[in-house]
Amino acid sequence: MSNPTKPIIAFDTETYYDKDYSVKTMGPSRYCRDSRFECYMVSVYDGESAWSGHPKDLNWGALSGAVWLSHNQTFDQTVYEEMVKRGQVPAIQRAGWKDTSHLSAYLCNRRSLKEACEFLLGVKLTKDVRDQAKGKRWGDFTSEDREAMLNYARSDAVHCYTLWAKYGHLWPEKEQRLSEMTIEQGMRGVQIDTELLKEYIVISTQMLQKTEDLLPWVKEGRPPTSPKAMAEYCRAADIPCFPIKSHFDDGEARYAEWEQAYGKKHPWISNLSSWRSINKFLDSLQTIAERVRDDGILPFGTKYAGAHTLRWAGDAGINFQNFRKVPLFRDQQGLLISDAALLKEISNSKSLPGFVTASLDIRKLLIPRPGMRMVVSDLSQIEPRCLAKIVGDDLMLANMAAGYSPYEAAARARGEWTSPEPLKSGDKELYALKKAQILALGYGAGPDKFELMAKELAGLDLSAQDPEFIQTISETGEPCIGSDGKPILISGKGSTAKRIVKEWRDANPGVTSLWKQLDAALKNSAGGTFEMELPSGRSMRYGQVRNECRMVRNEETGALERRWVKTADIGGRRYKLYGGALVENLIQAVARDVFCEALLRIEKIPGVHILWTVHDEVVAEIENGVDPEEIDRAMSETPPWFAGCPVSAETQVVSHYTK
DNA sequence: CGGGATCGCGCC
DNA sequence: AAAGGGCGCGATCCCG
Repeated sequence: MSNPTKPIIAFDTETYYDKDYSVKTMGPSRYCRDSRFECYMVSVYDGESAWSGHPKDLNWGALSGAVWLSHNQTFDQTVYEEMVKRGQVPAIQRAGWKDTSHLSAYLCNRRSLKEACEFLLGVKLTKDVRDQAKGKRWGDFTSEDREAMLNYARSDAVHCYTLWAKYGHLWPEKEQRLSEMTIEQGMRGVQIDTELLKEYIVISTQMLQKTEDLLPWVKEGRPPTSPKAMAEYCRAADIPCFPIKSHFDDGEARYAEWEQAYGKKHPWISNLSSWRSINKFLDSLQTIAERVRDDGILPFGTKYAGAHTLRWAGDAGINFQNFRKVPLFRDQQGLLISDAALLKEISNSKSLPGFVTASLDIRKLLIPRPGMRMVVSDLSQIEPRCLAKIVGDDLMLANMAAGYSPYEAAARARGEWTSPEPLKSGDKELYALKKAQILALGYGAGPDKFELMAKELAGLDLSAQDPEFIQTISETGEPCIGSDGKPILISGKGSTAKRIVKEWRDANPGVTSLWKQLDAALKNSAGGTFEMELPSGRSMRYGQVRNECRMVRNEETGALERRWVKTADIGGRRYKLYGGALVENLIQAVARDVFCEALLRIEKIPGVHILWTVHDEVVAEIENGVDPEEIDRAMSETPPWFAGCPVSAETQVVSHYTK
């Protein structure tokens, strides 16, 4: 906990909102700058007495020098600063400001005050009073409404305070700092190239319109992506209905196949996907345009501990963690280029080919402030490095410590590559194979999934079957021997992937035994909580573990079968879990903790301002005279609690966000 | 009219 | 027995 001698005060605000004017759609900054903005109530609680009322009536001096607490600090701080700016309330010195929604997210993966209070305090809250305030200004409240609202606001402040009083000591100082940094980053914002933004909006609006004109059902007044309309058009054209991507592991491939087969004759098929991509793109642009301030700064938010691994997540309308990497390219007809061969040609050529009439790169909009430089630095293959350390794969670790990437380290550890030449240039195919294995197989993927991931991650086509594998299925030509002592014969479709998966599992007993170990430990936790302690010292918890019997349809026979599965509660929702998934959670969480240590170091470098983060990537702007190498060094350091895990980073100075 | 569920599209 | 996982948001449909 921060200095206990300092007074602690919970601080909550209530503001006007309605259907068209809300924080949810506008984000706190834009919401508070609006002419409709009105904060008609604040509530405070200092552990002894609670007060609520109009901000003009609060004894603000009493809050001076205290540590303030809010549940969703960014909102309350933005409201408070807006009132100061408007001269409605005085500027008060504080000893700190803590966000109890972050505390709760850290402790139990619950963010809202309602869920936090229910889980941590055993108190059921109702937001009825708040919901009734929709569309009402202070003058519109009846005296009864006002009384209810005052009570409601006081109780929120009390709950916020109680969360801190009971649980604040369980939130490590470092995590509190990370929470604070997250809020600072979002409120400080990023510079936007507003001229380019305008240009992009014009072009993508035209592209969307042109694309929409080619969706025949839109003329009939149907929505552009109406699944019902699409199905009707398939039926009328006498072609099979489109496959639903999420219904199959290879749904993406099935859809591509369907589009390939019928897209030529029915142009609306590819225009539909184009419409979705352009629409999403344009929506991001419009959100940026609505929220950017007159000085060209865009405030934004990211969620501290947004995932149960405690990784950050996107927040509030514009997600800084999923800006598309490949630009949208426009063709001579003014439509989106979606043909795979053309896209490949574009990416392979140094300058834009003549058939491209516009290139829209959303990342180009995010630029450093005047006089600053932007730096992008990311941890190199952090998850496989963490996995090797966790399972104690000393050979891998030694090779990585010698400077090899995990992909090359794995090849060298098995003696598959011994030349002094780098694997990446020396044997492209082996490099791709090792990359696919490292990225895909650590968390339990089977052959079918591996075949898909190998294609996606390393461009490997494993669909061809090699009759050799029937007889000689190991690298040495020896048949692999199963647990029953008999050779394992592999043949038929998917034989290549099957062989590779098996070989990898045989060569990585540390990983497979960790799957089994965690799977067994989870099973043994049935009826209680399963907990994994992480090297950094924190724990991941899975509540109310159960072994459940579920009826599952057999893919091949179509018959319903009983399957025992293990499930547990994460943040109030039930998930199916198994060894591979737990290892994945574990490694993702460990990698996040490694990244956090780097962030805390970077943040201390004078003249460096972290802008935002994307899981293993930090985007910062640096003042004149700062050496970007300092950021690279801060990123490449192994945390003291993870000695022996070689950490490496890649850092570049850029004129706009890119990767 | 709003919430829930589902699907698609982005990212690591 | 086998099984990669983690996010957010817009569009649509359905239901109360």
